Amino acid sequence: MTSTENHNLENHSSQMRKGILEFCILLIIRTTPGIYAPDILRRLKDIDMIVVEGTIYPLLSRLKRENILEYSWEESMSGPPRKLYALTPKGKDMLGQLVLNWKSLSSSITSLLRHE
Amino acid sequence: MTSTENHNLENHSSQMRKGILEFCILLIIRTTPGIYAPDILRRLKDIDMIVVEGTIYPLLSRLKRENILEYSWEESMSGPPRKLYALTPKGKDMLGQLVLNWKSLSSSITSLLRHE
DNA sequence: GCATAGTACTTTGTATTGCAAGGTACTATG
DNA sequence: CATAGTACCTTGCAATACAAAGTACTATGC
Repeated sequence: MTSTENHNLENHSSQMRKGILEFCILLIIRTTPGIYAPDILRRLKDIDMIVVEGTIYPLLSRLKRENILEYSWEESMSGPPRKLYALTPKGKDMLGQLVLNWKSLSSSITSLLRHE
Repeated sequence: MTSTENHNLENHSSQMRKGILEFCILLIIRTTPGIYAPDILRRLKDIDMIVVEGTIYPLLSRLKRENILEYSWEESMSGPPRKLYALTPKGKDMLGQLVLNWKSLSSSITSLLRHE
């Protein structure tokens, strides 16, 4: 495999994630309110979504700025304080809508897959 | 609803599509080899994926350049000639991989949704 | 007290993607 | 020849994900 082809494959894999990433993060936070960034990264890794800090921190900041997420501080025994994230009411509404979008998209793709 | 909030909603809806778009286009072409761009746009619209020309033409060109798609020309009675797209063998391999990725992602999200 | 390592969060620069808007070129119609 | 319809392409912009480097807090070893 050439380095170009390798780059293409990585590129396509990462493209598949785009947009879905934010959706997954919101789902994880809804499932586990009070979670902090490193644990979100671990949960994403568990579902084969490798994401790095430089991706997730600006995303969490933006969602906070947009009043979709809120956080509280927690002192840590082993390092700097942690930001514990939870959905705001607006975030819950938005996630509800995203879930509907996901189900619609997922069902359309399933129907395209039926032609395999 | 303020214009800012409206912008956010549109933004989030469009983000949900990112990356999935290429996957859907490849699925559509596999289902209907010899399809041309305006018909791909119509099929995307049918599954609630509104996409514009300025998005799809550069994407198709890139996939051609990467040897994932190929096309042949067809004369048209009612305008300029059309590019009829089909998957190359490499494109079929890649789509097969993307389908596996999709199934894995989809099953992970389904499991996150179970906590609703 | 001070250097080191580990943890948590942040910032900067770059590449890629999708979109809006506008452009080129072909055909049919009046 | 002008207009409308169709098909394809290009340009400039905003948003996202990443790599890499930076800041700041705590615990440990000396």
